[in-house]
Amino acid sequence: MSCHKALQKQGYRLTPQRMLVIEALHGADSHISAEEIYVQLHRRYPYSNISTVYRTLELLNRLGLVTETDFGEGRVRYHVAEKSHHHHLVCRTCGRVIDVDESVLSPLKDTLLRECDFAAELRHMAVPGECGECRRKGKRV
Amino acid sequence: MSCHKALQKQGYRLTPQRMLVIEALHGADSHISAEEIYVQLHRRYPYSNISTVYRTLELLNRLGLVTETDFGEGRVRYHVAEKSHHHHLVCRTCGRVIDVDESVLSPLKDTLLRECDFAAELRHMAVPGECGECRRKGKRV
DNA sequence: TTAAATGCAAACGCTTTGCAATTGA
DNA sequence: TCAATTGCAAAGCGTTTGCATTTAA
Repeated sequence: MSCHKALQKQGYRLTPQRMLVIEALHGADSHISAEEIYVQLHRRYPYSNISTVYRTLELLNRLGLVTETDFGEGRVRYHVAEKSHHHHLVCRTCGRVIDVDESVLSPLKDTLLRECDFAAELRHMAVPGECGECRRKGKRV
Repeated sequence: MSCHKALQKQGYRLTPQRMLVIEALHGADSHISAEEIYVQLHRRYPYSNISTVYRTLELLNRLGLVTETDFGEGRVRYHVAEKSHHHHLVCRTCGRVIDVDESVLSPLKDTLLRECDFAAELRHMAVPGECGECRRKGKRV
């Protein structure tokens, strides 16, 4: 189901601002920040405000339509939930981000549910560590 | 090796402020925030400053003596690295934190190293999700 | 003696909020 | 019509920074 329909169905208004935020999220080839969404929104709607972006993202996240991922940049990045749930290995030496399929974390998910009765929500996890290249270079400060 | 010795060994000065920050970290029964450390420091050293706490934590983290964990509270919490590396299941409905042993994540660590050539640093991961109790109550908004 | 570390105050960056004005349903 | 939503401006919050002063080694 599209974000638009999901919003309407639950009684939320479909404002132009919200539609443009959703459009920016869908158009992004990768995870996008609130600021980046605002730039796009502002281009088409000059009187719009970044607080609207934050309020919309908070709503979409609450409804499970977007996921938040913290890549350790001091800000959160957003991604539409219906897209694939890959994960990210973030090298803390060179900053490179390696994408891995959701399936890599599903054994963990199963273990946590079975052993801890905990339903982990592992969408777009950012896993810190060091990539092979940096490890071999021994660049680590 | 103690934090004190590690600092000295690498040529960093052992100031009273740093010693008190380290003491607060060791004395904490759980993960502690910069603010909480500062309160303790300030009690004993009224003219101390929170920027010193941040600078000390940044140093200790860089040297691998403490770990940072983000429990999704909008601030990072610190823990001395030499203590056990357990992980945390954070229920996003009731906020409860379930601690699990490091070993739960080691299969994942092995997989990432083998399949992705990536050395994950999984100390004090905070895994979001929902605990069994909340799931059964269906409290989810 | 002197580079490293601190205290202070101010700024920073992201995010949230109160409130009056606007608007989708 | 009218509650939901927005724009605006200001504040909130954790964190960082420039700089003069102090201090551990």
